[in-house]
Amino acid sequence: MLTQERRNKILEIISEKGSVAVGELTSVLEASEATIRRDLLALANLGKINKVHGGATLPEHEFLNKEDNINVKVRKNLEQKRAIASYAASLINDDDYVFLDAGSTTFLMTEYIFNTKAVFVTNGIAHAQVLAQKGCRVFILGGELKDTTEAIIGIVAAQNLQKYNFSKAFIGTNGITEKQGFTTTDTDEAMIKAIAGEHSFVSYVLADSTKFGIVSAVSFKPLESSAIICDKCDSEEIKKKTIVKEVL
Amino acid sequence: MLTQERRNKILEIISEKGSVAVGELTSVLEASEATIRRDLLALANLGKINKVHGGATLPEHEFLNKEDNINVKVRKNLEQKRAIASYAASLINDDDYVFLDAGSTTFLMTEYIFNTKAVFVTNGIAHAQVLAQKGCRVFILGGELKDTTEAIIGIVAAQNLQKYNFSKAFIGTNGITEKQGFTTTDTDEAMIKAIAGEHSFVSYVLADSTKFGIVSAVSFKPLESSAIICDKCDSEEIKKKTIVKEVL
DNA sequence: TAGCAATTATCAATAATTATCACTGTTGTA
DNA sequence: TACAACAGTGATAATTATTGATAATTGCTA
Repeated sequence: MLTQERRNKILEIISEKGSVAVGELTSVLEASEATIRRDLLALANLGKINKVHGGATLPEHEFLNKEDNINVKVRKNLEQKRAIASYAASLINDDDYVFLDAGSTTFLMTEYIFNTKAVFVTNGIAHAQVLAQKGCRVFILGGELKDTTEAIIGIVAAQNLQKYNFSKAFIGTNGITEKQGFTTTDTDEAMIKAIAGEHSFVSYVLADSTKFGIVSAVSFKPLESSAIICDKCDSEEIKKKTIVKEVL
Repeated sequence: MLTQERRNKILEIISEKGSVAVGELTSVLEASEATIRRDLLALANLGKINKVHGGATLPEHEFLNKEDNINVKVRKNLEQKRAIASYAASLINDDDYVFLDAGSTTFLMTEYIFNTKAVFVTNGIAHAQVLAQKGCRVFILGGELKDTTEAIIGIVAAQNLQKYNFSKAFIGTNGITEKQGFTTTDTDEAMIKAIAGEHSFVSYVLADSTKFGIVSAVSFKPLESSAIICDKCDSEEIKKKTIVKEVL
């Protein structure tokens, strides 16, 4: 039997039964233990199986759950972000219809939201999960889940978003400058942020101080269209153009 | 029996019964007390169980995240579900536009889906995350995330679903009988399942053999409208009425 | 507190794994 | 053809992991 053939059979057997012992494979495939072991090693290195003492099992996908992913980003400038998130969360009232953007700072807001009757719409999966767990009414924006499994973006999401009208929108950003306004890395993301802003009575952009002076690829909003919630803002020009709330 | 296999069975037993005694496990799994104790210790260290004097219980997680939740359900009738899921996944071709229902058996399908060009729409968050991680194109159905943070259901989800037309839909069920057809516990869920079926060229209902003869609160589909993929089906009447694929 | 069951700690036996080495058959080259 | 280089295989011995049994300790219940 060809090596490849044998390895395919091993995969097949593991798929069907979920796990298999080395001894079982030697007798079914009529190969020596050494050969089977070598096969298992090769398959395990390719990530196709999970090698365990005595045999092999299906690989358990590490589901990175969303929070782990996000937590990495959250750690940067944590203190500032906490202050920003906490203040932003305090703006939410029971009668609000809130858009909550995907992203790490807005995610921190979910820690400061309790017992509210407000209704949330979000394109962040982690955001939705946490809020739902806290008993909030949460709607997830429909649309495409891109390779990063954190945010729902794209055309379909944009269309869905058009249907909503929010009283408040909380939006993240990558950069803020006087000229280019609010910018982000990706057109799909920008589209969502722009539409959310347009469809909200008030919109707040959350930004720690490192975001000022940075220009990312795509502008999604002119400066004057949103209030900014930040830890501190050194630019008098920006302060002249729009409302800036400094929380530190 | 593989160590891992034995530990999975322990988890299965605990999630079904809520707790278990050491002595019970030694006789069911035919292992010595020492081995069982070592297993319990290992599982407790992973936080999968709560070790108590005399045995073990379900851990009181404050938050079980989605995957844990689903994994508990997945463990029941695992072997049958695997066979069902594996067969169902094999039906997906590159040119398919697939609806994947939320639920534990359909979730297992994601383990058997590789390198496909098929496009998926799902109302299960975990399902979407895993498929996206595998590089599939995945759309999440927009709508309300109910207290269980696992599935997107409700009116908005139903409306969104209306827009799609699938080539294949894979749907879970709580019960199957000749008279009431396919039934589930909740009207919101039933609505999604019904619409998905109507908007798909072919629909498959996935059910392990324990579902036959069970009637849940809400019918979402007559028997003859779907093919059934199951481990085995003893009812000749059901087989007369619709296509039944027995995978074991 | 006594009595009993359950737990932990330890050790020997067993099973599985790894690391080598020798054998086979294939390929390319002189 | 003869030969070397090589990949794949099987066998063996040394190492390591897992297991079951036992004794010592701990925790429960009356």
